[in-house]
Amino acid sequence: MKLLTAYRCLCDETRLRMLNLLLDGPLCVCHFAVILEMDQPKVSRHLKVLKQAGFVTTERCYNWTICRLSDELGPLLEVNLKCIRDLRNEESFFGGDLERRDRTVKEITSGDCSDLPSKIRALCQVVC
Amino acid sequence: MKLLTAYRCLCDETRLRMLNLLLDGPLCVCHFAVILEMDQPKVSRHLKVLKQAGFVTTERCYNWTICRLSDELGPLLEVNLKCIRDLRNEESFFGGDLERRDRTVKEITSGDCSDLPSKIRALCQVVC
DNA sequence: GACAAATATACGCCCAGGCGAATATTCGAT
DNA sequence: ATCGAATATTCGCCTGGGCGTATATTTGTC
Repeated sequence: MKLLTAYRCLCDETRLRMLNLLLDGPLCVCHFAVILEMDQPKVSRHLKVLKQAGFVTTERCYNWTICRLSDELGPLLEVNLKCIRDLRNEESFFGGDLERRDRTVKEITSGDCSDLPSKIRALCQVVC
Repeated sequence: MKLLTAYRCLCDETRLRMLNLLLDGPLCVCHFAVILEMDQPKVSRHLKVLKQAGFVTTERCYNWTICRLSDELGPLLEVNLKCIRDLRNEESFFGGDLERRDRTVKEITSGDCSDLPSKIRALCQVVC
């Protein structure tokens, strides 16, 4: 079942975009929603598929869910993540995602976080 | 469009089985039908997808269509063919295919071909 | 506990794509 | 031209999976 679950996971545009974003570092669900310009339930649903296929692990921090690429990807997943990165600039549907990612992350870091609990500030450092 | 077409092609069990068989050498449509134990229109339909994704090329010889892996696979396709081969023994749905392939090819070569035109005999050498 | 923010799930709807069956097409032999 | 074998295509049906919407759940603060 490994091959089919991996490929079934990879044959969706939204999930490819999410993996492409995660190649540059962790993100939480609400960031995905902003960057991908789609509503949050959609992001959550695709995230679930990415987790079940073994691409992504999540960690709950405050009430945010931090997503990162799994550190125990098998050869199949690892190789295909490399493919995504290599073809990053040849796929039109990735267009603008990385720029929006940078802008969104910048907004998080530049904002005044002094009134936020320490956990959130720690989270900012994780994400950024 | 390269990533999506490739993964959409790979996320079907029948097409994975066909690619796995082609890793051991060319086959024609009627052989696929026997080995995979499915009817010929189904094989033809999946073959079409494999061709459009760039995995397979076909060559018409006599009234047989010889299928082989493309010799100009890009990195994406090549890498995933390697994955299929590496996971060949861990996927249950491949079970028996290679054995049936050997048996089918053996029947072709062992049969008396003396009454067939020279093109078919040449074809036997290609396939076997 | 009450509330708000972030996230996850449930529900119906709809469409892409796989299927079997029937038919069309190609190709060589006669 | 006609036939038969191999292959390709078409058709209608049906299921899986993505979608938007609404709702439930989690989490921390007050």
